[in-house]
Amino acid sequence: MARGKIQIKKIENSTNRQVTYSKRRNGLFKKANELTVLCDAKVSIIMVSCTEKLHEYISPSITTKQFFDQYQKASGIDLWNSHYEKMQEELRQLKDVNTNLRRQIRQRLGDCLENVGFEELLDLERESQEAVYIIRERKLKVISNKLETCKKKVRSAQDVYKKLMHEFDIRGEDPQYGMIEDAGEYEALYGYPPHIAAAPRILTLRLQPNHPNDLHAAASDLTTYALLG
Amino acid sequence: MARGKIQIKKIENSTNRQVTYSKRRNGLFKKANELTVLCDAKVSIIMVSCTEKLHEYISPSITTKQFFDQYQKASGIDLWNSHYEKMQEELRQLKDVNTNLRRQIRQRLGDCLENVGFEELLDLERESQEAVYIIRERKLKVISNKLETCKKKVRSAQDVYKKLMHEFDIRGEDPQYGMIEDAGEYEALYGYPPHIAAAPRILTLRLQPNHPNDLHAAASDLTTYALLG
DNA sequence: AACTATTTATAAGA
DNA sequence: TTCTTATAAATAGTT
Repeated sequence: MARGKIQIKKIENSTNRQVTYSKRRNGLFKKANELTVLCDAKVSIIMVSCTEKLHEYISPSITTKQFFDQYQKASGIDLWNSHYEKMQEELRQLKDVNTNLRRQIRQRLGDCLENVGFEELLDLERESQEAVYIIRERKLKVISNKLETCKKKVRSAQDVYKKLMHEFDIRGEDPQYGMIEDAGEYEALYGYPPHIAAAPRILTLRLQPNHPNDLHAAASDLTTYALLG
Repeated sequence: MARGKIQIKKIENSTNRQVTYSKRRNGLFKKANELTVLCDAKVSIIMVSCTEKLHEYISPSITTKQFFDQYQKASGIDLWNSHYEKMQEELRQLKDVNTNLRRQIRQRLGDCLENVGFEELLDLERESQEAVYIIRERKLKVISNKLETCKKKVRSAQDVYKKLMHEFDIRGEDPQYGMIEDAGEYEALYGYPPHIAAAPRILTLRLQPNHPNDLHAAASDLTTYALLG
């Protein structure tokens, strides 16, 4: 556009092309900036040279990302597809694995055995039977542990009871005084104030773990113990 | 730039601003296009006017989407984060579920029972035991089905054998002729040429399903049959 | 990178 | 919006 008109077609001389690219890029960015200021607009320019070098102009007060979000919103084109196709594939595979695992579990529960081969049936049976033995063993272990704990608690309770009775004998009067003094410890141990817990028959009958949530476990525990005993 | 120099600052008259926006936008796009052609470059321009209208220029031979992908690749900026954070969360959850399912399976195999509560242990034991019964039942069903199939095959083989013997008696000479005639049907049925299959003792001994893969199943099958018989 | 002749873009007006 | 046109700005080719 100076010193002679040029044809708008690819510049064959690569040095020349590179120079022109640089000059015109600056020109373009300058114009873009003027437009931004004059018209209060937002402009994003991204350029890739034939040597794959990337240059960009972006209006101040906006990020390229915001720009793309805005573009996407306005155009309705989902630009990110290529990017999350991989993730969707991964999701699909995970879901498959999931379905498979669920099926396995159902088979181990005796469901969905229609299409299971004979060999697999044999494996399933053997594994399940072995599992029953192992689980049973584990159960007995847990029971014996709980039993041990209970025994300890009983012994401890008996000790406290004896100690109290002893104190009671020594003071010989106003029993409430001594009991209130130890109330904190008592309640922490059994969840009952001492005038209830201290009665030995009630104490042993109501003996139970501290956690309310564990009520069932304790019940089963004792039930099983009763059966075993 | 003509009929008087202007200051590069926001044009306050909105009509004027709109006109300038339009004119300069065209100019910018024209320049961008020239650059594209002259320098064999790729250019993307996206503009948002102060009235939130969107305009874009994109070099021919490339889509905006491709452009963004390329931009992202070259800039190393992950523009899609906001978009796929949700997916990543979903992925994470699926993986968790997966881990859980695997743990369940291991527990049903008797592994990892250390942190299983007593109630759960009882459930596991009961379910596994029930599963064993169901699987065993299913196994017997499969066995009886296979048995039935075997019996049918034996009967069918015996029929063919009788028919052959009958034909053999009628012809009374050159037995090879008649047998070769029926070879195709024979091999299809038993996988052995008639001169082997036709010998009744060998036939019954070697009787087995057509699928080579089923050898094991058949073996177990027959073993079980022997045990049951 | 700087110069400059010339082309191109465009501000203001119609 | 488009056209016109005087003038500012951009830039091709040169140094």
